[in-house]
Order: sequence, then C-alpha cells, then structure tokens
Amino acid sequence: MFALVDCNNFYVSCERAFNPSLRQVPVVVLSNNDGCLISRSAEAKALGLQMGEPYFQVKPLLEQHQVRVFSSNYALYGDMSRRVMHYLASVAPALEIYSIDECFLDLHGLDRYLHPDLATLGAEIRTQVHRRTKIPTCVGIAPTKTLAKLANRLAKKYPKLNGVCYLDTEQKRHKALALTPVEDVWGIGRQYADKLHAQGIRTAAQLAEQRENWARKFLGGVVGVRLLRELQGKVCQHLQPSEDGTLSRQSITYSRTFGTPLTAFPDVVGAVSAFTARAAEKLRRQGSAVNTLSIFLSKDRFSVEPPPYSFSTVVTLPVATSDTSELLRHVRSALKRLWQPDTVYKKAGVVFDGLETAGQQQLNLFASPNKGEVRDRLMQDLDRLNERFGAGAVHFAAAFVRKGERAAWDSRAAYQSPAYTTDWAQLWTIG
DNA sequence: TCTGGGGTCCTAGGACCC
DNA sequence: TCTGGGGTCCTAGGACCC
Repeated sequence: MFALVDCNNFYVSCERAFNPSLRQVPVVVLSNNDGCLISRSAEAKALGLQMGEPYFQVKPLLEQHQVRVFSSNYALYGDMSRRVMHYLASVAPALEIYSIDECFLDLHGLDRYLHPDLATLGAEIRTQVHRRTKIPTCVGIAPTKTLAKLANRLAKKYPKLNGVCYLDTEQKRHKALALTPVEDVWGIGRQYADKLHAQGIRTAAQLAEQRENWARKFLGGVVGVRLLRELQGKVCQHLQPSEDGTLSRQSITYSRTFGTPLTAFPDVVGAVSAFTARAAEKLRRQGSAVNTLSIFLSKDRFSVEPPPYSFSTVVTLPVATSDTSELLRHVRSALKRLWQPDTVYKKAGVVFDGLETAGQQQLNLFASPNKGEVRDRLMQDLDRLNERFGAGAVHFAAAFVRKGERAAWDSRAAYQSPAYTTDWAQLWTIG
C-alpha cells in the first residue's frame, strides 16, 4: 500500500499558519513577479478564481471581495515543507518527497504489524501534521501510487471522508474509478483528455477497461500502459525514496521574468550572473557538480511578433564544476554570443544539466589539484556566510547591487509576508 | 504597465559507425 | 557500381506534473 499525503492549498495555509486574521476569509498567493494566482483558499475558489489566472485580470474582482493577496515567499514555504516532511519521515520506513507539498509513503509491512486499519493511521497523520505546523492535509491510501493520488483527490472532495480515503477493497477501487472524471487522473492532461473525450471515455473506470495496446497507441506508449495498469491496481511505479529527507535533482534551473524589461548588455549580464550564483548555491547544497549549462534570453512571449521568443546556447564543460566564478566566466561569453542589439529582453535563465556527484568528477590531468581545493573551500565559506547573514551578503562583482537598492532585474513582489521562520530580523512576534 | 517557475520521462529522427 | 541492416549516441520536442 502507498499513502499520498497532500497539503491543502499549501502556500495559503503557510500564510495562515502565522496570521490568524487570514482564517475563514478569501486568500490568494501570487507567482513570481506577482504574475499569476498559484494558491487559493477555499473561499477564493468559491469566488470563481482559477489556478494560473493573471493577477492583473482579476484584480478588480479581488478588490471587490476584499481578497487578501500575497506575493510568494519561498523562504517561508520551503521551511514549512521541511517541517512537514521531517514529521512524515518518522511515520513510515520510506518516503518519497514528490513536491514541496506532497509526499508518498511506503506502507508495506505497516498494514500487517502496526496498524490493522490504515485509515486510522491516515487520520493520525492529519492530526499530527496539523498540531505541529498548522497545515491541513488530506491522505489517500491505495495499492498503487496512481490510485493513491486518485484516493487523495476524493478525500479532498468529499467532506464525509474527513480527509482520508482508503481503497482497501476491489469494490472501493471500482467505486472510486467510477466517481473520477478521466481528466482528473494523474497523467491525463489537456491533450489526452480531449482525445479520450472524443472517443467517449469520460471516467477513470472507462479508461481502466481499455486494452494495453490501445493505451500504447493513444496515450504515449509505455507511459500509457503503465497508467492503465496502475489504475487496475498493478504496481508499475515504485517509491523513489528521498534520501535523508531532501529532494535531489537531475537538473537545476534558475530563471526569472525581469521586473522591468532590459535593453542594456551590462544589466542582462548582471541578472544572469545573479541567477547563476543562486543556481550554483543550489548545486552545492545537493553536493553536485555540473558539466552542461544552458543559458537563455527571452523576449516578450505575448508580443504580436512571430516566434521564436527565446534564444539559448549550450556550454559543455571539459570537467564538471560547482565553482561560481568558473561558471560566471562561461556565462559571460555565452551571453556575448546570444546578445542581439536593439532587443527588449523580458526574461532570462540558466539551466544546469548533467549533474555529477561532487568530488567524483572525471579526472582532469592538467588541472592542479591544489587550486581545486582552495576554490572548494572558498565556495564553502561563501555559502556559510550567505546562510548566516542572508542571501546576497557576499557575492561576486558581476552580480553586484548596492545594499538596499533594487537591481534593474529584480522581480516585483509587492505583497510579501515576513520570513517568519528563517530570518531573525523577521521573527514572528506575538503582540 | 501588468499574463510564473521548476521539474520528469519518453519518442522520433538525424548523424555516425560497422 | 550499388546496396542492407544494425547499433549507438545525441538532440529537439511533446506530454505531463506541481
């Protein structure tokens, strides 16, 4: 059996955890640059506000209903997520952190020895997570990950279930499939949903009755076959345990829309250098080194001009590195290649691919080992200082911004709550 | 004025080699 | 002259997820 624990409206719930005046009223959280709605309280959903809607389009409606609006505050959400996951890691022998607000638990064994009724365990998880973090959750328990997802959705949708849905019998599995529209199945997006509707398939139950060859043909090959089997209760997707309770990535991206569009080369270099420095911090935090980096610059994707809106270039390094200064050198020369004069840029980013375990990189016969060690120590000190004194306390000249000033590329974030849990200066006060 | 950001997996097709 | 079949590696792009 697998359990899926999913936090309800996670970002809104994080804001509410520290601000009781937000309870029972409509609340939304905006994406980076205050662009779109990415988290909505139940009250906000009831007003008809949709996931991903552009903020500027719904602003009048938000004001009319006095919806409380927040810019996203990832320092807070990341820290709250760690607290939730830390507790969940104590519940089951193995867990897979699927996203910032979702976690799969492997319950094999538990069902037999510890908890004769797993629904009781699900209820206990909800109680404990809420007691420790004030974050509400729902729990779906089922024989496969896809069915656990489906069960979780039912737990959210039907209040009678008290936030826990346990598919322990064939009868319940059938009923759950029949109650689920096919477009709500994990792995069925817009394209496939349209295709399925055109063939008269409207529920997960109907989908589960199809033949494997049909799935192979119409649902993306082996992916579709696995989806079908998982709905039928046959395990195809195993738990991918998150070692030491953290998430380790195969690629790392840092990209941002600029607060104001940029036209000057030095501004763009400054922006991408700052992004590279942040991505390199993430890289070192997970103990990796990178051998392939892509750099991209984007124009206005909503412009009437024909595409392409985005231009990228790839740099393959002879030896993987996690050294910010080395990465910055490559980024600067890549930008010179990409740069087109008289162009308005709205967004840029870096992608690190081909991640290797740091220290186990292919040997470079020509590099002096001492130099590498000195750089590693420098990077460690840099990360420690920034952790202690706040991001950007120490940084590279290319990404320099005078203290207290906004960089030309800074995103808008007009409605940010304090970093209650991660910054001494912004500590939560009871008054 | 304003419409996010960060991931994963899979497939098809080209280049190249034997 | 004219031709087959297989294998590998890489990249671009599609589809999905939160």
